[in-house]
Amino acid sequence: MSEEKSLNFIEEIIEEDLKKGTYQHIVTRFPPEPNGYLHIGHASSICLNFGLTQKYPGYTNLRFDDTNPVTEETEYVESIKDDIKWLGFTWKNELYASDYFEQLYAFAVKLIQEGLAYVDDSTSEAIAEEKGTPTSPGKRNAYANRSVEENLQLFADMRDGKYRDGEKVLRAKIDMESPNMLMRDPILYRIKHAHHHRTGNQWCIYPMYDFAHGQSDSIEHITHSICTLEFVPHREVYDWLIKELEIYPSHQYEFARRNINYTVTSKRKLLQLVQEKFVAGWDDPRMPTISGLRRRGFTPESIRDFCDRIGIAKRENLIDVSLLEFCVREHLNKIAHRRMVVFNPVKIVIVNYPEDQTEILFSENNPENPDTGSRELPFSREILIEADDFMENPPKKYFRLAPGQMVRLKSAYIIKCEEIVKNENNEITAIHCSYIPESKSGSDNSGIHVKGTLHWVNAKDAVAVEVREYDRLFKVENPGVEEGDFKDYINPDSLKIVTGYAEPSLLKATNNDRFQFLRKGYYCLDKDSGTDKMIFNRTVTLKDTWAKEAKKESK
RNA sequence: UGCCCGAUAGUAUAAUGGUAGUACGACAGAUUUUGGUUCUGUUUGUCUUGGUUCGAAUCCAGGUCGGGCAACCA
Repeated sequence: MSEEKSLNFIEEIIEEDLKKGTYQHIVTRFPPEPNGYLHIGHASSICLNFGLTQKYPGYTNLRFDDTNPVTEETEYVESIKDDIKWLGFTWKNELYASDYFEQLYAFAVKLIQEGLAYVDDSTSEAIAEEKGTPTSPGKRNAYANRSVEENLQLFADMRDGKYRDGEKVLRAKIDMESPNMLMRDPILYRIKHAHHHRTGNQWCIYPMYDFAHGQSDSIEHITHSICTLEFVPHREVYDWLIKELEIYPSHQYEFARRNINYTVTSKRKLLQLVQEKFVAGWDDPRMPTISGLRRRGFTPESIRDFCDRIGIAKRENLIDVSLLEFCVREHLNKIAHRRMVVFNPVKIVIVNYPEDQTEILFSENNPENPDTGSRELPFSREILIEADDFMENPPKKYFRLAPGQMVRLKSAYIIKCEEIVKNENNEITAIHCSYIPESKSGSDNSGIHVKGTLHWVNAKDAVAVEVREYDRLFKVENPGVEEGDFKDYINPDSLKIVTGYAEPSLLKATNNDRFQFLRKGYYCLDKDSGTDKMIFNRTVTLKDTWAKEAKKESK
């Protein structure tokens, strides 16, 4: 049915490996450090890693890269698991780099025995100094000449807590003159007398990324270890360690991190936004975190579709957030039930409608899917419409209500504007209209055709709700690369709180419902809602071609 | 004055020596009881200079531009 989608470069590598018989099945892993919440960039990596093993035989592990006890917390572990599950993926094994601490220690001992690692007593300043610069080679110090026996003893003492933080490190003995800075005798272990979220106080030495990641991959027999481009220079260390340790040869492949405009996706920056209260928390609906997007009303389907559409490659990128918006609109259009909510009301009095009468009308829940049925709408003499939907002196091509003009009220009647009622300040207080009884939706035999259809609510039954309208968090496309502090570019108007007047059926809304407020956008109930007050988040607006047209006119 | 990546419409991504395509956007039109949706059409691109070749986005060489590398972070 659908024609074959072309492969990305990693899929090509995998198909080649499978064809050659290098592997019968593949193993990938998603390796977050539990030091923050997952964001949309991680979603890309999750979709890639888990997607690969859905497409090809194999499985994906979830492995927490928890080798730095001072930044990591169990709270983050839980949120990460929740987010992956919510996105719709299932891992084969839940693993932790900290599970391998004993094994990793044994690897280090082996390296020492081979004469490929040594304990260095230098200060971090001295080590940095001796490392040289990208353009000049480094110089090995005298500690590198220690005997195997001495190194073994010293390393054991490090583990036993005989030294303070920073007193000693274990280094690999590779090549201080390598053009690759990372190969200049990289640090393998450092001393940290700190509490670890899983191993507690069992350890006071912790492996560095370079000594933990590749080795963990190897222990798990990861076939394709996929990471982002900034790790390219680490690959040489990764391969060196696997070779010298003579362990399972996992391979690292790198792709470009996905960046999205008008936001930041760096855990450090996101943490600042939270800590300095620029947002209400990690799950603030303006945040690009998975939990923020979830609260905002995004669906897992739409996020997966987005990741799919942007694909993966090796060049830098800045993806337009409008593509994400397109994806969520497309999905929500199919599943969201329609409701009518008036935000900035003006009262309509239907002068020829009986004063004490209320009739029940019906409106479809979703025209895209007739199976979803319809809901009841009370209708009577006084209703509310959007103030924007009326103009005393309308421009050309204005299809809404204006003096003498006719419009249809969605799922109700055609009305005609007869008279504007104003107060002493010349403000409109009500609009008097007449209605055409024969034009009732579903049984219209009036023969009248109008251009405009408006949403409305019955004044008597309207329910006031709070609506939170979100805009982009930053004023500039790429706040991360702008001069100065990225927080200087925060959009002060990223949250607007307004009151909406909703049709009564919205009272039945629950947390998992998604709604389209007719002619407005997509909304969902926020967790801050209480029994006394309903709060809705605007996920995204509807496309508004009239707004664009009107803007053009005014120029 | 090093090493390593990368460069295809506005954005993202294909074409793997043989017609530069797709999606989003933009523009125009049709449909529509949402100025939504849907449908149709149009628009715009291979960083540069050479070379190899019947033929180059693709291979080679030089250049330009962008990014990364000198945490006891990951």
